[in-house]
Amino acid sequence: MKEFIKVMKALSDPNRVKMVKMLQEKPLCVCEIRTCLGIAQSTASKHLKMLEEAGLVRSFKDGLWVNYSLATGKDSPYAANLLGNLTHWLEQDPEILEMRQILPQLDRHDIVGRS
Amino acid sequence: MKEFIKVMKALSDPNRVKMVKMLQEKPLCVCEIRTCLGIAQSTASKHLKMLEEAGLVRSFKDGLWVNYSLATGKDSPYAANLLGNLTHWLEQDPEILEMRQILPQLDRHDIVGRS
DNA sequence: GGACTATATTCCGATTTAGCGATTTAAGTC
DNA sequence: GACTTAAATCGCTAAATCGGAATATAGTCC
Repeated sequence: MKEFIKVMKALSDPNRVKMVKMLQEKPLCVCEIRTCLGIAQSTASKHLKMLEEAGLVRSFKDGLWVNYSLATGKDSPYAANLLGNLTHWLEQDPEILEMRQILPQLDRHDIVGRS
Repeated sequence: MKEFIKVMKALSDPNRVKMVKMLQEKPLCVCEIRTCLGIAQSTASKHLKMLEEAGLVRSFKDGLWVNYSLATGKDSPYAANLLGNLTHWLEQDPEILEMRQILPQLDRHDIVGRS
């Protein structure tokens, strides 16, 4: 039950859902994610931690950066299922479409508001 | 997005998940649900309203009672999918098993703590 | 009508959550 | 070593959420 609740809670915030949809495109570092969403770095980091603990994303260091990508789902059947459905869910959502427009313009080497 | 979030939020509370699992057995009235979960009537009513607004359950009056049952899911593809998965998810969860033991002993005409 | 009952709604305290700024940690460069 | 940078963590505030008691509403029965 706790595991299930964790996944549901993780996906019950718009910014976290956007993060998952964002990572469907490609792995991203925290500063790219936070810039795309227009939120503080600490906030983005906290959200990503929650997603990771729910088994929805995973992270690996690349030098100074931490790259986040979608999890395989093998840690949690609930996460696996939701991740699968989210590949087609919300594809036409206005907020997601807008986010997808901003995304390709971002370059991690060129983030202004750094941190 | 809002519709998706509503479904996720509705299913991110253990008592509400239990309600859904409970209603998989048969339609139930508020007093049966609240007794089975051991929560106040107002609390149960509030939870059920949230589930209903997410398209997960529906209600119909039967005289003085209000019976709740699982929704068909045709209002929301997200609700439909989650309801489908929840027919097999958490079947062996300790909390659900315990709830399933209490459930058949309840009779709406014989609830002590009434309201 | 009045008494009773199941549910819904309102109100209020306690807890949780989202957000930010400041600080700390970890890794890279010099 | 000192400096820089990306990310994590801490401290805090505002808002949302969960819970129950009290009240309001709606239906039944006399």
